Amino acid sequence: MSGSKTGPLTIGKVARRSGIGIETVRFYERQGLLTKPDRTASGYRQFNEDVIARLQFIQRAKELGFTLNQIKELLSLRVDPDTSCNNVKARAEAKIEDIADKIRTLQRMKKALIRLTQQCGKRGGGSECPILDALDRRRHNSRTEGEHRDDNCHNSGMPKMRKKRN
Amino acid sequence: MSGSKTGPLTIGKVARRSGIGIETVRFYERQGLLTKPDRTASGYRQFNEDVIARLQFIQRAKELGFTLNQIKELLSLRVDPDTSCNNVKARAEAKIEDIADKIRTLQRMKKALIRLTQQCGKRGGGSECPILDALDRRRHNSRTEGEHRDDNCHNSGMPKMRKKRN
DNA sequence: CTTGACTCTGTAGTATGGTCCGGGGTCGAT
DNA sequence: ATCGACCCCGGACCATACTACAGAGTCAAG
Repeated sequence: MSGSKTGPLTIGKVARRSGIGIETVRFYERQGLLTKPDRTASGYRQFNEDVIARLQFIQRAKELGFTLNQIKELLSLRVDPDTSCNNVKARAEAKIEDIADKIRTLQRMKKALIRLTQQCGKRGGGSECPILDALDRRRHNSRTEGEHRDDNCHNSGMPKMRKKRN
Repeated sequence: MSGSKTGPLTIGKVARRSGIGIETVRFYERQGLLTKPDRTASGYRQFNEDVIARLQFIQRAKELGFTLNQIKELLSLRVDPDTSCNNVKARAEAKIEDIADKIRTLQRMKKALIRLTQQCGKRGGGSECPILDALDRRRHNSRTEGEHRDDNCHNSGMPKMRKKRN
């Protein structure tokens, strides 16, 4: 250790070291993404070192499409006396599935882009919009027309609907 | 083939089949994410089938943290007469890097969560916030205190700054 | 003890990405 | 012809995630 003369972590230092604006740090605190820091007698915030990793995590997670609320949940996933193991485990497993899904889609997108750069060398005229292939990987949906799992079917007990035009 | 009686794709059908609101489809059109559809004599939009894949791609990409503008770029990555191969290739490669980076971070997050579910069985009291480990993978930054690549150093030719307190 | 960098709170404004009318025209079954 | 489902457009409104003041107090070097 021997933290040099780092001194207490004021909000300004936290902001500079994490690369996030002061206002934003305060904002995250208000939103409950940061645990309320201690205060000096005069009201200045005193953060612990770990808030910096937390802020960086938040940044990264945002780039990955998580909302602040989802990030809050991710950050609250921990095993502690107040939370049952099974509870945490279930929530974590749901997140893992989410994430695995994102990874799969990203990998397909990446593959599609790589294919694009490769076909680049040879004759022009590949797919019209190659990246869309990223989501195809077989159109086994079948449900391409007729009934799309909603209204207009089996209207039971309704006054007298005239029939949807579509 | 033999498109059944699907009829021309009105905005309502597009919306239902892609699971996106009508207003949102119009919004994406305004934002230039969809090519302007043909119109009937009376002004009704007539979409082609492929707009549905496009809309689903947009949805998915949004969940992955891409902004509408980034998505527009992704959709415009194609090899055609108007765009030089090298141009496309360079842009695509940049995207590939972005994506690879996202994948790496997601994989670390996933790993951290898996570790969490595992340590769940055994003794309580693991890391305080396990998911943060997802970003650590060694703190080789060194730059943990002192000078953070900005102001206050080497003030050359300035009137007489009194020195930043921090 | 002055001064300037820094902090506080609270409120307002911005950008992005939709979402919701209202007023009006269109289409097709009855 | 009429009625209800659909469509059009323009503009207002909303949630999320910041970002920017304003006004006032704090801290420490000079």
